[in-house]
Parts: sequence; structure tokens; C-alpha cells
Amino acid sequence: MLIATWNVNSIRTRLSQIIEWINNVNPDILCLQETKVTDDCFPFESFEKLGFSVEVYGQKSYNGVAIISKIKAENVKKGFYGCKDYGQNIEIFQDQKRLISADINGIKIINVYVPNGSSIESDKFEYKINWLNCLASFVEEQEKKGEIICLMGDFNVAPSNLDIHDPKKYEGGIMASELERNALNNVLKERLIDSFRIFEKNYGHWSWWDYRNNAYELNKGWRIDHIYISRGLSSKLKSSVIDSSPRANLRPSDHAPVMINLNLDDTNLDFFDDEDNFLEI
DNA sequence: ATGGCAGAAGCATTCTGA
Repeated sequence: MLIATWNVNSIRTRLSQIIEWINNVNPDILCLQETKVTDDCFPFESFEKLGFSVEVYGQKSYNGVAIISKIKAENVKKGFYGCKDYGQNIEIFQDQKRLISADINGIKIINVYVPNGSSIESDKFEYKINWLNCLASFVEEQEKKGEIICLMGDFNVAPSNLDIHDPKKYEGGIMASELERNALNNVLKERLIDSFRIFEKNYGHWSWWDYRNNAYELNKGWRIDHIYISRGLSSKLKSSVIDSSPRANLRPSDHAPVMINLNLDDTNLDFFDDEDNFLEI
């Protein structure tokens, strides 16, 4: 089963590119961020005529998330709920449509568009940290219920300096600060694994390139789009890749899709064989 | 160091993104 995430930076502007990508890659689940449309304007038919079901949680101009899936999503929930450890009222997050979750194939799919935060000094930065803390509580509750989780999306955080083309230049700044990394690690704890880092340990793999300064042509990128999976799913994980090819399109999104392949059929796939040390991360 | 680019709203220019 192929599961993908892609910040498309406007579903309407990117629609033909997304359809082309689906036809090439044939994902089973595609989580989108920054759709930038109200739900009544979402182009449902373009996906439904390809046999996908569509769940959306959008707003005008900003944010917006969607789950496109071959198997119909069950128990679809829009926004945070049940964040018991989070002290503040979750109502403050409801006006920004940044999270949608659903059950597909026995997996709790959680699709997030984490706030950017603007700059460390900004009020938006505080909002970002609070949002991540609320997400930590949300994931905690899901885990307590015994859910097997696949948490993916645009996190707007580079987990380590290996995930930034010039870590010295951006050290301590937005998407690279210790506060953000700690907040992200508090979401993951020991329960969720960065699927990409199971296979690739080295510097030099990006999911986002700034539109400015020829960043894509110069390959000056960041890895800020992630797919995190429950440890219990790790034995099913066959691959995790960033498909940078759509970033070379005319009028591209500034983000590339990221995807994993899960082998849900073969329950005997041994993840800890003699050659591999995948979980030593 | 600064501004560079892109999208939406809406029709000039501002806001936001990362």
C-alpha cells in the first residue's frame, strides 16, 4: 500500500499536476496540505472519477487539508479532539484548518499542516509551539486507544541539521530551532518513527525548495515534510522516498511529495534481519 | 543584509507563506 503526503500550495492551481502524479504513481492514500479552498469549491470530481474517495477540511485562501483514498476513509474527524493533556482550550485552533484524521485499512491516518511560525520572535511562533503541543496530546490519546498511527504532512520543522542544505546559516532560526525540534520530538516520543530515516541516514535530501533565489536549481532545500509511523508498523515498511520530480514542473508547488510503501499483506516480513539495523535510529 | 517568488483576494496592492 502506497501512502503519500504532498503540500500542493493550492489544489486549484496544481490540480492537473496532481492528477498526472496520481496516474504515474498510483497511490492508495494521498494526504494534501495547503489546498486553499473552502470545501464547496474543492474539485471532488477530478479524484472521484479516478475511483478515489475524498475527505476535505478547508478554508478560504489559507491552510486546508484533504485525504484522497482508494479505500473509503472511516471515522473522519476534522481538527483536534480529545487532547486531554493539553491545558489550553483547543477551540483556539479551530479557525485554521490544519488537521484531518481517519481510519483506513486499520491505520489511523493523521494528516497535518503544522503552522510555519514566521520567525522565532513572532506571535505566530508561539502559536506553532502550542499547536505542536496540542498535537502531542492528540497523538497520545490515539496511542492510549491502541491505534496504529501514520502521522504525515508538512511539519515546517527540519528534524536535524542533516535536513537543511546550509544548517550553519539557519542555525536556531525558524524550522531549525531547538524549541521546534523538542516540540516535534514530544509528538513522536518513542512511539513514532521517521520512515525516511530508516532508509537514508545522510545529508542532502529535501522535500521543500524556496521559490526564490533559484533554490531548486541550486538544490538548496529543506526536509520538512514527513511520514511518521507507529513502531508496530515498522515491520511492514518497504520503502520511504521523496519524489522531487514534480518540483521541476512548470508552475510547481514549492514542496515535493513524500511516500512510503507498506506491505500489509505479508505479516512475516522480518524487519530485524541479519543485514539490516533499521530501528537503530 | 536584504529581497527575492508564488497564491488568493480582487483589480492595486496587501497578506501569508517558509
